[in-house]
Amino acid sequence: MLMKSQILTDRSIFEMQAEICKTLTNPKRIEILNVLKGEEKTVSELVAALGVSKANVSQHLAVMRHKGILITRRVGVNIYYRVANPKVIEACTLMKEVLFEQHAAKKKLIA
Amino acid sequence: MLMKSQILTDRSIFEMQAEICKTLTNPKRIEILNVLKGEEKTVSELVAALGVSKANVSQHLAVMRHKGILITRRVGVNIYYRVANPKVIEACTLMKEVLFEQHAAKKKLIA
DNA sequence: AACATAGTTGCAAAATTTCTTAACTTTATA
DNA sequence: TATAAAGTTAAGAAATTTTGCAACTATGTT
Repeated sequence: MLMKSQILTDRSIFEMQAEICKTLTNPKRIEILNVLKGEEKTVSELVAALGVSKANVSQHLAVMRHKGILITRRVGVNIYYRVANPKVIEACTLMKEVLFEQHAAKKKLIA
Repeated sequence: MLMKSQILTDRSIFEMQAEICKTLTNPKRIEILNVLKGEEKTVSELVAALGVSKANVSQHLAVMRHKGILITRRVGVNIYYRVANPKVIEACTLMKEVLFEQHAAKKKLIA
C-alpha cells in the first residue's frame, strides 16, 4: 500500500521525532531491542526471554513495527522480528552510557 | 545532598534507561534540546525561542534537570540552562536520522 | 521597604500509555 | 475437515503525562 508523500516541516519534525523516541520509553521494549540487537527472534523466543505474556510482547512488538523500528519475516507458523535500522540500537546504547556516566558521577560525589 | 549509592541490577537498568529516554518523547523538550545544542540559554530566551508559556517551559526544563540531562547556572536574576552530557544530543541526532531515513525509504517506494 | 523581573511549583482536568483477559486469525498437520 | 500452535487484536481499567492557571520564591532596583 502506497502512502501519500509527506513534507517534513520544522515543527512536525520535532513531533515525529518525539513519536519515534516513544519507542524507547518502556523498559520491556528496551529489553526487547536488547534481545534483538544480536539477531532476529520469533515472538515465542521473545516471550521466553522476557517472561512476559504473549499478548503483551505482541503489543510491544506492534508498537515498534508500526513506527518502522522493527521488521518482520514469516517462516511457516513463526514470525521473526528484527531491528530495521542499527542507528536505533546506537541511540539506545548512547542513552545507556549517559545513564552509566550519571551513576559514576554520583558515586564519585559519595566517595 | 548526598544520595544512597544505588546498585544497577539487570532489571532496573532497563527501567532507568526507559526513564531517561522519556526526556526525548516530548516535541517541546526536543525543541529545547535543539536550542541548547549550541549554547546555554536563560529560561526567558527559551520562552522567546519556543513561543510557549514560561510556566510550561519551566516545567519541561525541570523534567530534564531532575533527570540530570540539563545543568543550571545562576547569574543574577537569570538562570542559564545547558546540556549536561553531549551524548544526549548524539542520541537525539541519531533518532532524527532514523526518521529521515524512514522518510527517504518511503519516498523511494512511491517514485 | 516596596516593587518589578525571572523563574518555580501545586493543582486538577484532559490526554496518553500500559496491562490483563478474552476473542480472533493464520499456518501447519493429523 | 478438525485441531493445535503461533501470533494478533479489541476492550476496559489503572497508571502516567501533559498543560494551563494561579500562587509562590528569589534576585535586583528604586
